[in-house]
Amino acid sequence: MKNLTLKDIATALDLSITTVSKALKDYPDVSTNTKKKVKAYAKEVNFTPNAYAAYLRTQESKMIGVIIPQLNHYFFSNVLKGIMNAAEEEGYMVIILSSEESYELEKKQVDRLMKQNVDGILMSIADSTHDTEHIDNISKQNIPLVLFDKYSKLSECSSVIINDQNAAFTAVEHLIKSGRKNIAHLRGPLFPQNSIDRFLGYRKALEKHQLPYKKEWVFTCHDITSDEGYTYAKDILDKHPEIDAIFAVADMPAIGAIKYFNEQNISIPEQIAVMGFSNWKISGLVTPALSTVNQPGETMGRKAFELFYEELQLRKKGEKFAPKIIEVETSLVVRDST
Amino acid sequence: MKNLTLKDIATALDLSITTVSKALKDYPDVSTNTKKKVKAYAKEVNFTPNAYAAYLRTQESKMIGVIIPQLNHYFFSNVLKGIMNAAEEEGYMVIILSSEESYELEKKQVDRLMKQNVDGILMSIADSTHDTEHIDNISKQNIPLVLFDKYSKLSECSSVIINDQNAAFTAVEHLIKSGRKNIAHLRGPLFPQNSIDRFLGYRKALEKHQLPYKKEWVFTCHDITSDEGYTYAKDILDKHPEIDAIFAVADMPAIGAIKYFNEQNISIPEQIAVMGFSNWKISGLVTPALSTVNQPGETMGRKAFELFYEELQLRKKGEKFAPKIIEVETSLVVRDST
DNA sequence: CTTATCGTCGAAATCGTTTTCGTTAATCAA
DNA sequence: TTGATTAACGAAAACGATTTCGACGATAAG
Repeated sequence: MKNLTLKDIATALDLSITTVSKALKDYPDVSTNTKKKVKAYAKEVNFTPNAYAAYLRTQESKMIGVIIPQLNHYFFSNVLKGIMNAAEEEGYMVIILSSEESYELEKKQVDRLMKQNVDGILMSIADSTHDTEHIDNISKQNIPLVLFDKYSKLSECSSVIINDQNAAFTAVEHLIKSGRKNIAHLRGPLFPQNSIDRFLGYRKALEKHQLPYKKEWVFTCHDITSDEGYTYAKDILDKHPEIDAIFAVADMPAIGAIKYFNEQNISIPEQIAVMGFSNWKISGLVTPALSTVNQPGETMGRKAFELFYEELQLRKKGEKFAPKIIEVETSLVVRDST
Repeated sequence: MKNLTLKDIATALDLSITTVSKALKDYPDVSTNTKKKVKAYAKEVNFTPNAYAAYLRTQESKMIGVIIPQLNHYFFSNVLKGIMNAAEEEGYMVIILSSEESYELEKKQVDRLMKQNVDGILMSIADSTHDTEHIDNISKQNIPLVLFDKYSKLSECSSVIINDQNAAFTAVEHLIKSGRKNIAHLRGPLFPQNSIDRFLGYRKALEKHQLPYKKEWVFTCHDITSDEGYTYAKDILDKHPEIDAIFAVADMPAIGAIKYFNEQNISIPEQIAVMGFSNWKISGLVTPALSTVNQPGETMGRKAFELFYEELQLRKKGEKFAPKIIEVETSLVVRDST
């Protein structure tokens, strides 16, 4: 009961392997009649050509590799969903690897994917990644590469991103418009572009509305965890009681802050408003429900695959491909915490 | 700059392809000297044999397939982590597919993996799966199969599970010991074994402590969502005000219930206690923090891979393999909601 | 000196597909 | 009738690694 081969079909229909192969791929030098017969039989016995054998000739593995910084992560899981659905539609298998936010591991995973001869790599850069040599190597090896969410301004490749700066700006402006004047920012780590951009959006909003920017109101979350948010909330309450709103780089720190305020019986949003970023499922479930910026992960994943596929088709035709940057729309989700 | 082949090494060292291949695999009929030379050179140029070509001869793809019911799911993400880490250590690549809790899709994904010639399949059965023909087919095709978490009592294959009945029993007993007498159960769907077992554990605990079991205190969550928990919490408050504790089949419904109670200013755990199941990260972040049963996903994933690997080794030796069932330990996590 | 043994190595077949390049027979134009 | 064209099919050579089976020279045994 093992898998059938072209040979099996050939002997069954008294044809050559060549003809069977060509019939299945609609070559013009096979009669319509034989094509019909072959296709019907192939369908009947549920034949699929052996992917590994095919690779050997075509050098196409029909596999793509995806590297994300964290596996257990609402946003990235959504991106994966988008990638996997789009990939399946085009007959691609997906190999998922995680860099665990580690630069070293990220390099290793890139290497594993190249050794596996994937047809393309989609990845989101780890927070700790500070140089892009391993990434540029991918392009040098002539493998299509698409970055998403965490991208690099240095690398010449397609990317699917959101406009972090604008999104952050809108979020902070919403806080301002609801009367907040002393807005703190729980920012992300220093390397990632999106963490930088969200910080810049925060500053821009303050600037536009002539609110003071104070260094000591910016707290850096290195791991973007709820624990960090919890700790900084305590700091804020203890040392900066004048703060009346928090804009966090992500939902997790925001939720950690909410947890601390709840424990201290600080009323949200009356005494202090909290704004997250990403719209994780959990943000609708905490009390009070968290206002945040919706980041459409699934769409981003699908677009990323499409960019890869587009590039691959052009390469096959021998045409040049100019890297594209796709910006996906975000939206403000106002709930009870602001 | 494409990938090197055995041939490249052979010509570089003035040896035959055969000798190079054998040297790398430590065949006894290659001199220690040549082995050293070949290995050194292979390392220098960072050579890895082409996996697809190797497959053609050995029929081993060095890939395993994993099917989970949901991608965006804290517990399953943890399982994946365990699987992927263990797989990497043995040089295996992992192809992850999701059944989206759909029986039809599950069948399709099994088919995709078999066509891909994976060396083994690890899977968790979808809630809607009601027959196991597609699963039994895997074993019939002689592909090692390991089930985890959602398993089937009908299929003859290895499984990694927890003792759902005992775990549920302990959780409910904890509610009873803290003085609760009218305990409701938000149960899971009807097919999955673990949903059944948790329900049985609930009943057993009531029985042991001579508390009445009431049908109308059991509510079925078909999709195991927070929305269902939210809705049932309203039902409970409106129609069964005597209920003083809820044991939910999973964390999500429990959190939905907490949300509703918070909105209604029902104090937890004073007026009503809430117990979840699984220990998702979120359960420590809601207010009040949710008591729950810890389900060690990563360990389960690792064990699942190990079972697969064990079976594969025995099969290669031509020995028989008797399916094993591994039970992983759970633990009660008491927080503020009980 | 002949035969057997051993230690090293390679030629070649194989896995299943793809694709180039013939080959054959039938058809057409002249 | 002859030569050229076309339609339909197959033989065979890749792809890259693995593995069986010899081959060869050198040594040991008789």
